[in-house]
Amino acid sequence: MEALVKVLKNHKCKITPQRLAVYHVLRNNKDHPNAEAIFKMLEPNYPTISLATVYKSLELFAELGLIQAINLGENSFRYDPNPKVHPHVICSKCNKVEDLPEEYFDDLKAVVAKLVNYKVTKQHLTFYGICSDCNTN
Amino acid sequence: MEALVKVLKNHKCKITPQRLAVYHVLRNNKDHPNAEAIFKMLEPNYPTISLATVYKSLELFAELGLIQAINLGENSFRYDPNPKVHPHVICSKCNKVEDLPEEYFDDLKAVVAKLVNYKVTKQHLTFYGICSDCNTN
DNA sequence: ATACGTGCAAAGAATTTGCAGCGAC
DNA sequence: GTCGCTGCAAATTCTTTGCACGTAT
Repeated sequence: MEALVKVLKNHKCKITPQRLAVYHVLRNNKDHPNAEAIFKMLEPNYPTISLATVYKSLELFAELGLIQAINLGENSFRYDPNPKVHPHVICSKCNKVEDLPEEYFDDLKAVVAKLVNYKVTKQHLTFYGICSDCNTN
Repeated sequence: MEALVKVLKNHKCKITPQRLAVYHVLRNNKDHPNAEAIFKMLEPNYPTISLATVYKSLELFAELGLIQAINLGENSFRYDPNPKVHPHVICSKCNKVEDLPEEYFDDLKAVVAKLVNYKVTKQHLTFYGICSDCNTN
């Protein structure tokens, strides 16, 4: 609840019901929703909120390092309440996105740096497969 | 030159100057261009070609397994003359995209499968950094 | 000769922007 | 009271589609 308020205050951004709502919906959701999905989740309680406001809020939070926008090769961005870049697995059947711990993949940057002589700063790792739920059904 | 002609014939698709041109421009380019860039490269020699034709050709080639569309989190798709999914490094300064050999990253699927109990089928690995050219300048 | 492909312009989808009025400070 | 924020609608950007005409087979 309160990291958001603190950070907004520090940056002299107003604390509005819409911003609180967008942040909390994302926080309490494990699916890595896109802007449209967040908008739909908010509509029942905030019938006048607009999609533009959702986008503006998400953009602000990403700038402030509170969340991150992720691109999984779909047509729209998904949003992740964890601002740290980390690997994801996406189920090709139900489209659920799960997080993976970074530490298993830390040595890859060095492998790449050696292969191509780049100063590697970031890695985006996305795995696709069938989750255990979808696999048994 | 000729894998294209053979595959088009096999699928009873017409061999048009536009299709040949789109394919060759992509083949002879190392930057992993997007549709707009391909269109611009073609314009001098094909002043009447349209962007829609470029898109339609690229879509056809991708369906036929001749090339692949890749999404690196930018606003537009890039196209890769290599149809096999493989890792990429992108230079954050000059936006050049280079290929990486898959074999160094083959064991990752098993790591993920163990971590989350997915049947992992595909991995999209993209690394970001500064290339040696940009680093020295 | 007969589809199929081209190229224009218009449609679509996701996201961004302009701006008048409102509300947090 | 001020100025940033909201929410509407319009603009933008990338991509796709519809359709009349041209062209590869």
